[in-house]
Amino acid sequence: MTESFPLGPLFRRWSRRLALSSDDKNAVASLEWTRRQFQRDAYLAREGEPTNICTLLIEGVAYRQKILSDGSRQIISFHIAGEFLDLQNCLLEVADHNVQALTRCNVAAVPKELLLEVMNARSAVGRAIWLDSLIDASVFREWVVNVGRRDAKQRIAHLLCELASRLKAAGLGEGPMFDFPLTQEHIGDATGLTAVHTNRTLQALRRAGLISLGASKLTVLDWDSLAQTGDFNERYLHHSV
Amino acid sequence: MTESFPLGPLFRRWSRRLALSSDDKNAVASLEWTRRQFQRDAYLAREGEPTNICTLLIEGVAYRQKILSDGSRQIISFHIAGEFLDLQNCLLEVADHNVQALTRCNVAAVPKELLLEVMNARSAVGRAIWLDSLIDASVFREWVVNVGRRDAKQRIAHLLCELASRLKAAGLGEGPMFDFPLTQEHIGDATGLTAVHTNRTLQALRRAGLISLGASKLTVLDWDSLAQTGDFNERYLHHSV
DNA sequence: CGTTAATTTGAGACCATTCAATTTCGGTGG
DNA sequence: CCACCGAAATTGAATGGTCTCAAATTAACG
Repeated sequence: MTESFPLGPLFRRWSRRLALSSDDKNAVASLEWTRRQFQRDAYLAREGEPTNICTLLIEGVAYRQKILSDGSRQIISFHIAGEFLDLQNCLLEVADHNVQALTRCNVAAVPKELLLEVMNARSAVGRAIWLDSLIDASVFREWVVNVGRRDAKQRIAHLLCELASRLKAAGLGEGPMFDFPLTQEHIGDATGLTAVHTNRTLQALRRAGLISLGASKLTVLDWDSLAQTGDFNERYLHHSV
Repeated sequence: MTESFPLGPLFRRWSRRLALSSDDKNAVASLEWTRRQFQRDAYLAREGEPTNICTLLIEGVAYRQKILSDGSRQIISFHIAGEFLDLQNCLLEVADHNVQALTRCNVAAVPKELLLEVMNARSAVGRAIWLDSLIDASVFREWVVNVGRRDAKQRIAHLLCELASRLKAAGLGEGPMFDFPLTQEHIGDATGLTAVHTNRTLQALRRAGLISLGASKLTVLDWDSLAQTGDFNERYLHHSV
């Protein structure tokens, strides 16, 4: 299914927010996409490298991160099927962060010049792609707030709410239960905490009956309490426009 | 001067990164810009409000922030003359954060639809504006890293490096000395620290001979040491493409 | 020159880190 | 199917960076 029409998740996501004609979709679909596979933990892009292509995630989970001079890592965002991993490549010549596969990843890449051409030729596509990058930025802003002003329990609750909300919007997951391949170290690196403290905080969330997490499955047992704990308001995700 | 040609700083900034024809500039300059003044601390935009216009900062310093449910504030970015404050308004219907004047601000606003039209009609303008929003996002990413993985001294050193670097690129400041209207509370809210700890950390930076700060003036006394202290690498600012 | 904002100082409490060591889990080969 | 392995999760105790809450001092402004 994803093999026969790998752009499905992208078009479904776009159509939630704006209207695209079939000509628009065809223009995107007929680009020269190059398919590639990446193993778990593999780097899809590295900071400092020149940018040539834009990458769409077809299957799997990936994340963006920066490594500091002392070796510590900060994760900047997580991405699921149907999302671009590096739209900024279109206009920036050098990558300013790393992109890494969290699970095995299946991607489709296109030369950035070709994507720019389609954006130019079909303004609806141009808007869809700009919108994607604007929503990325909105999520970054919320993450600044999350790591800047929330304590450990709030940060993790907020992150779990975001991921659950996005997975649900993408049609993934069954009810309150989601595939959840992140390790506690990923969660810690995304929230600015250590893996140890992440572990203790997750236990507190479990004890409070808010979530069940394990075996690569996340279940949100009490959405309202989890959202309240994490001070979560999904406005910044701009699920509809 | 800014009164006679208020778009000067914008065009100078754009021309550092890409080439715009005079037709491109004229198209932007002949938009129906509405000039407004805001007093210190005034809100230019509020989270939750519908978006109608895009705002260009002509003079002064402004910042974006979010207020949490417990009343604490996280500053998300600072902006100087020649920068847009809310480009995301073009495609997002509801503001997801607040914009506030740090000093008295002089702005020029334009209906978002008109800006979108120019972007569509003149692809170079479209790219300049998309590029602006992509660099905004790059700065947000770096701020996630800053508040997520650096300690107090590093965070503040990094913030001061960023501001000094951007002010210098904009042609503001004389050598290592810059107008610096931020209070310690602003610095704390931008770095995820309390004003008290910001104060103590600034004293440490002064004692170490890295900066001189006071009377609304920042002087970077030892750029290399300050940059090293803050783990600062200006790549993410994308000063040239 | 008075009044408010901003900065500075002190001491105690707390949240998160550090550094190990241990246990559990998921996958692999015998 | 069980033994084994490395990765991930868990636990403990001590340390430390940052916060909290005041109060005092200094600077900015009309």
